[in-house]
Amino acid sequence: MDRHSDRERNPTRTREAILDAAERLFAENGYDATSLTDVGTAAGVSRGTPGYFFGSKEQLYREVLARCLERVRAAVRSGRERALASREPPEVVLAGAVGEYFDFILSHPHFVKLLEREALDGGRQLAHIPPHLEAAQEALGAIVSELALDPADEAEAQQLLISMLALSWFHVVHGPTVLRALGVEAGAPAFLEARRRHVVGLVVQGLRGRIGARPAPAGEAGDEA
Amino acid sequence: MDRHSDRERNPTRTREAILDAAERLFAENGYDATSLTDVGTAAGVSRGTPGYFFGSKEQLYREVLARCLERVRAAVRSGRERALASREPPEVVLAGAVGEYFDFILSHPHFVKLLEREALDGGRQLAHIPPHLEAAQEALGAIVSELALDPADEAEAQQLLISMLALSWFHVVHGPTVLRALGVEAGAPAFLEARRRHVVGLVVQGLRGRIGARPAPAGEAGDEA
DNA sequence: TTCGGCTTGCTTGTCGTCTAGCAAGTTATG
DNA sequence: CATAACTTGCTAGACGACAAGCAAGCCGAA
Repeated sequence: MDRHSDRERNPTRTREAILDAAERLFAENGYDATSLTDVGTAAGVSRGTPGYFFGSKEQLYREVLARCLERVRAAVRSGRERALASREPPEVVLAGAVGEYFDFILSHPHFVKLLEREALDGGRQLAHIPPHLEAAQEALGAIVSELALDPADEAEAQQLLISMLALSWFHVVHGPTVLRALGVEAGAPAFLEARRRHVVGLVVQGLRGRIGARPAPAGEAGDEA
Repeated sequence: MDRHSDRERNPTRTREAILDAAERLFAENGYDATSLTDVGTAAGVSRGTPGYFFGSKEQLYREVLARCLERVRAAVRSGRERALASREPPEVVLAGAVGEYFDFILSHPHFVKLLEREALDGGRQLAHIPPHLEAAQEALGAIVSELALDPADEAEAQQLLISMLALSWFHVVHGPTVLRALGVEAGAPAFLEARRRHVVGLVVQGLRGRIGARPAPAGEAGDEA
């Protein structure tokens, strides 16, 4: 198999390489600023190959987006199952979930940037990927209803979920602008650790006393896991 | 003088019209997706005029950005002065500031989107607008140090400031993606009001008990600058 | 040889920039 | 005043630099 290792033909491998390259370039430089020639070069194929495999630039972009969302959906689902199995009180579950989400976002900057660009473009392509969109809605909605034991609190739980996303995303996107203006190095481990603690603390504090986390066990969960 | 009112030549008026049109188009569609022809059309001039006034597309973009930042700087500065004059305790000042900032962001979506796009582009153009960048840093840094009466709390106050920005921005940007996926209409007054309350509450709760709203050093001055 | 992965040449269209030029003042000079 | 010389706001044509997509062809494996 390795006799023609560099010239061997492997369509699935090529496809993946193109998707990987496109994901990186679309995320880092945006749709317009990325040419199919760039994608081909970055993937180690000729400039025509992306078009050959995906038909059009737009279709390639859609598949990149779909693959990204599929991964997120899987991560959310598995995280939710882990949380359900843990049988901890809501506050502890929330602290763990927020921390995990924070880390996930941090380690998937491409996803954040792609979605950010999509949002700025009015979510036009995202709207054409219905299954994943609804999957996200379902998964996230489930978390919401899980934390909001009293249905009356559902709106507030939704607010908390949005806040969790906002707090976990911001520093990934705004390193070069806001954080830089504040004199913060967005990638510095010390900052990220402090930010993680801060975000988890804020969200947990937001749950406490706001959502009817039934007084139940007077046990006080000091810090997150 | 008003006999040729519509055909009158007015360079400053034209300049402003071009800047207004460019701000809207750059914010809504992005740099690459906006042609100078688009800008000219939207401003009611020919496609050559933007180039005539601003030399290049990049320079036009920079001036749009600079004008935006200048406005924000002015708003932050006036808000800070109002807060200082109010002589309220830090918690009340913070609640007012967060609410005001929330409203400001909501009523200036162009600013948010421009900065968001800048961030995704690595802040390349923003870095070339030094005075405003440093002005923002100075103004924001001042707020931080105002709330962090004990210097040891400065890092935590900075985190809180970042959170305030994150919480106030997110729903402006992610209406078409995240909020839509959650079934929320991002522009609905009911949602925005709830979000405002939630954000202000979260940040104030974050200040409370976290930053040394110091038990006042001996002399209970109540509230001093 | 055949078939599918992959490349290369070409077409068509768009964008930014440059530049010549027109028209509506403005200033200098009689 | 008047009129010629000059400036300035603004337009429109031309050009070069790519981009995306298509189609014809090359080449490696079955």
